[in-house]
Parts: sequence; C-alpha cells; structure tokens
Amino acid sequence: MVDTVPSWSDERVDHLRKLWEEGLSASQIATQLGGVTRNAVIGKIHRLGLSGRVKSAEMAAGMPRPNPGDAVLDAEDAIPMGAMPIETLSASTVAPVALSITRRVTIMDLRESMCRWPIGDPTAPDFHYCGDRSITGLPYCTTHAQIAYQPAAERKRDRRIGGFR
DNA sequence: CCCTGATTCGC
DNA sequence: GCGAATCAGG
Repeated sequence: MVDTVPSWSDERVDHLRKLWEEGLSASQIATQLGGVTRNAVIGKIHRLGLSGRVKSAEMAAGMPRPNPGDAVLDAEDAIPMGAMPIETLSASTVAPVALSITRRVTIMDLRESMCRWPIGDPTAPDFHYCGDRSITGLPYCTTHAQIAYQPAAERKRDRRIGGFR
C-alpha cells in the first residue's frame, strides 16, 4: 500500500487556500499538507494567483481610523493598536487560528530543526514526533534536549578547575 | 544563523 | 503544471 501522496488534488488545493488565507507561512502550510516543500507551496500559490497576502492591509481595514473631526479617543485604546508592531498584530489578531492548529508530526513531516523526540508507541498508528523547533545543531527542542542530555549524575563537589574527570 | 516570499527554468 | 534552486530580503 504505497499510497502516492503528491499532486494537487482539489482537497489539497482547498486546504492550501484556506491555510494561506489564515496567514500561515508557506513552510507551515507545507508541513500541514505533508509531502510537499515550501517551494512547492509557494509555486502553487503563485500559479493559483494567490500571491500577495493581506497582512497589514487586512488589519488596516478593520482598524479605527483617526478622523480629523474626531477629538481624542482614549489614548489608552487608540495608541496601543496603532503603534503596535505588525508582528504583534498579525500573531494575535490576524491569525490566532493558525497557532491552535495541531498536527501529528510523522516521520515524513520531520525536517531538519524539528524536534524528533518520539511520542507514543512506535508501533502504534498514532505514533509521532514532538516537532517543535529543535536547538540548532541538536535533534531536540529545548524541552526534550533537557531530558535527553541530562548529565548522568550531578557532581556537586567537582570543582576541579582543570576540566573533566 | 534562522526565517520569509518571489522568481527562474528544466523537467 | 510542477517544484528545486536560487534570489532578495528580514
């Protein structure tokens, strides 16, 4: 049962459209869909004519406009939004949904710099990996690296200035 | 270094 | 049409 994954089926294209409109990055979408790289996703997005997302435009549309006639709004309310960095807005306002999307990271989804800490029984169908960002140069995220690289034993009295052992 | 999307071009 | 390689930028 070597199911062939690739090709842009209608479902996959729909999924792609949805995720892209939700504001996920190409690489995130690629991981979501599985079986494709971010290049493939970007390429498809262009072929579909979906390039150039809203980003700040979307929030600009919904943002309170400082009308000349209007006196001063409560500075408390008006200033924070207007002065807020785009990153903050896009993360908390534009695509909060994206952050809640969860997907089992299978061995096929694993990329370099994704934590490959195994989760679950390897023989079970729902076996997957942590998938969080791994520490550069290590196969695990900060959480799992702590577990993986615990010192065999803590030597509290080892004060030898020369080095190990 | 990590990442982002955009573009090119052989397939 | 597809997507790896590359480009340009943060």
